[in-house]
Amino acid sequence: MSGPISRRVTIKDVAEAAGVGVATVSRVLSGGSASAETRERVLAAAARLDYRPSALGRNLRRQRTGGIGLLVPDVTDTFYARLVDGVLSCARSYGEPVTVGVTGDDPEREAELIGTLIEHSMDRVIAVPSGDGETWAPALRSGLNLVFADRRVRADVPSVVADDRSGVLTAVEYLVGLGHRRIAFLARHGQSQRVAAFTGALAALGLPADPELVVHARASRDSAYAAAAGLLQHRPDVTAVLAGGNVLGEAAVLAARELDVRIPRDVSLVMFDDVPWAELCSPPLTVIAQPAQDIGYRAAELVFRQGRRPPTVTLPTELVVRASCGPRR
Amino acid sequence: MSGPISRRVTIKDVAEAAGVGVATVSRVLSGGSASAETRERVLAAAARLDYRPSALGRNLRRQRTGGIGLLVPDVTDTFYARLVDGVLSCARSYGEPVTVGVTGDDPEREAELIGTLIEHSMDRVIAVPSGDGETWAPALRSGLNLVFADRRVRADVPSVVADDRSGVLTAVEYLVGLGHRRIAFLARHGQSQRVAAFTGALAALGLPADPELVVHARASRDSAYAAAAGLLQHRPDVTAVLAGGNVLGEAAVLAARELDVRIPRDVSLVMFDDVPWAELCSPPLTVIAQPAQDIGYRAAELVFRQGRRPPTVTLPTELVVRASCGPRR
DNA sequence: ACCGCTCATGGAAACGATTCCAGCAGAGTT
DNA sequence: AACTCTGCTGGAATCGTTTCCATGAGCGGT
Repeated sequence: MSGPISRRVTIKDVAEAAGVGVATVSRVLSGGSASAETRERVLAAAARLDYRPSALGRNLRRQRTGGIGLLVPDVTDTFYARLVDGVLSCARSYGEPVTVGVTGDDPEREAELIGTLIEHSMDRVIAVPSGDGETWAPALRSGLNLVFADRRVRADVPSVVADDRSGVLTAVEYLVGLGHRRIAFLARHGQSQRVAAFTGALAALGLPADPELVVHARASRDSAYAAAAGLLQHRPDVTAVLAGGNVLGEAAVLAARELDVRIPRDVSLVMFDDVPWAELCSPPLTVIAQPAQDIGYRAAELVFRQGRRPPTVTLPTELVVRASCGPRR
Repeated sequence: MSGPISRRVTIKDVAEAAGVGVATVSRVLSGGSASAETRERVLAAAARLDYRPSALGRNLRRQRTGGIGLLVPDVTDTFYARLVDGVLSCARSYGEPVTVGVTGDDPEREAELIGTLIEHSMDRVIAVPSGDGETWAPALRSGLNLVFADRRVRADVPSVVADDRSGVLTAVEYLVGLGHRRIAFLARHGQSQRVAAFTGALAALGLPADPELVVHARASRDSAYAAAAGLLQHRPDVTAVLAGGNVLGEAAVLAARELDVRIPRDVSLVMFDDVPWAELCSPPLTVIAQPAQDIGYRAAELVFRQGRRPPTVTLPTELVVRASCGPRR
């Protein structure tokens, strides 16, 4: 056959082989009008040469990269991994490649990645925003087609999020129904939505608000553990804990075990996000399931169909009762 | 300031603003030679206009996309998620974007993705290959710079893998030391390396080979569960199970629970891959830890430094003993 | 028979960068 | 003083595609 490394087959080669002009080849291949005979000749030539149009040339001309950019805090976190999977599976049906970046929940790193994105003329981006969304202002001004997932931090950007309010409310109602009065919320920094939902739920159910019962941690496992251990140690009066995410839940289980606090005898635990290990855990964890994959998929749909877009899509959550909650001790 | 959507700033604008030619701007920005005064003028103009070179233009000219492609079977699997994280973190230090694709362990889907990759002129690719590697032949011929991770299926492609042989051997030795004689291996299709290591280890330790004791499953959770349940049900004589991956291990735990087989009383379990939930599981799982993130990182290093490359990098595994193994019942 | 309309077609411009090449100025050498 | 050498500089070609526009053929209507 050909040598070990062969020059790329270009549209010019196809045109020559088919005995037509390059313009005609381009038209045929992108579904423009052409006579049946010409079309056949071009198609045959393209197939014979195994021609693949260069995305580079096309994108330069079209002034946009087909693919989409995806920024998440951490692919290692099962929740975001599923979100990524959702985006990928939607993008696949459009045949578009997805460029993934990890922000580590750090606005500075996020800004850096945004820079790379626009350098590559990515005009479609899905992101789990890290900070207050201010980082995105310049990109937005340059006409970027952006969708936020999981968090809603700007009113001018369409967002796909889980229904935090109802999720938190259901969980708190459930715990209150079991007799709990002092319920703590283990939150990651930036989960203002959920914190607000939490204090709102407490108020709605006539429980006293104690600002010290919402504990904040950074996104890392270490920080989560420290927060959970601190809470469990210094507030023996809390009888139930709501963890704002799966790493926080994991940390709570680990800390409880270390401090010899029994779940659910000593303290009840509800965790945000249903991950596979929630069922394997001892005890199996009661969770607020979020449609992580769906969030990604819907966000991708939004970014593709860029017609008039609803400002926010809210997806339902579901309380999955297992064995990590008991009556107030 | 400017309007809501502003035209992109090109090298031509910078040249004009600095009163020099485009060639000079390009040289200054890519570190070529220029007089100190010119350099300063150009840099100032570029900064003032907030100029960012278009990767599209550059790549078209250079005939290659800077970024790297990454193909994994499933981002939802913690092991691959960590591998992806490793690649991403290495790529970040080079400032290169990473395009991720999910193959679902399906050679056909893989071939499709390879097509997309070369369409986008990605000349650097890291992949966890799905089939026998035959899919890659055409891409390789076109001069693709490819590195395999986690699996080694072609001798002509540099690969980064965990030390399966020693990992399996250590685990089998450990189980045999506990008195086990009938040990089964739950394998995913395509894990021929590990299966070979397993039968090799049995032979080395003088145990009889029973081909029915290696059970195969596809990559899905359902298939894994079916395989695990089948094994546990039909072979009550096996006293220990080695699971070839974390989804297989998860399936084994679930199936055992369902069938009321106690771990480790009735059957001992060792799982490949140390995932966060292994410790949270009941009982905590003894695992063969693989340096997933490192595998990704090293693979990325290899694909960047494309100097003379060692054919295979083998990374060590470690047996982490927890509580899922006991003496033979 | 002529006009005008539609339609297929190919040449050429454009996208934004890199890089070859030639020109030119200034310094150093004989 | 002429010549060479070095080093900076800008014009122009190039990468592979899409798309604008002009051309020409075919054809139906009056």
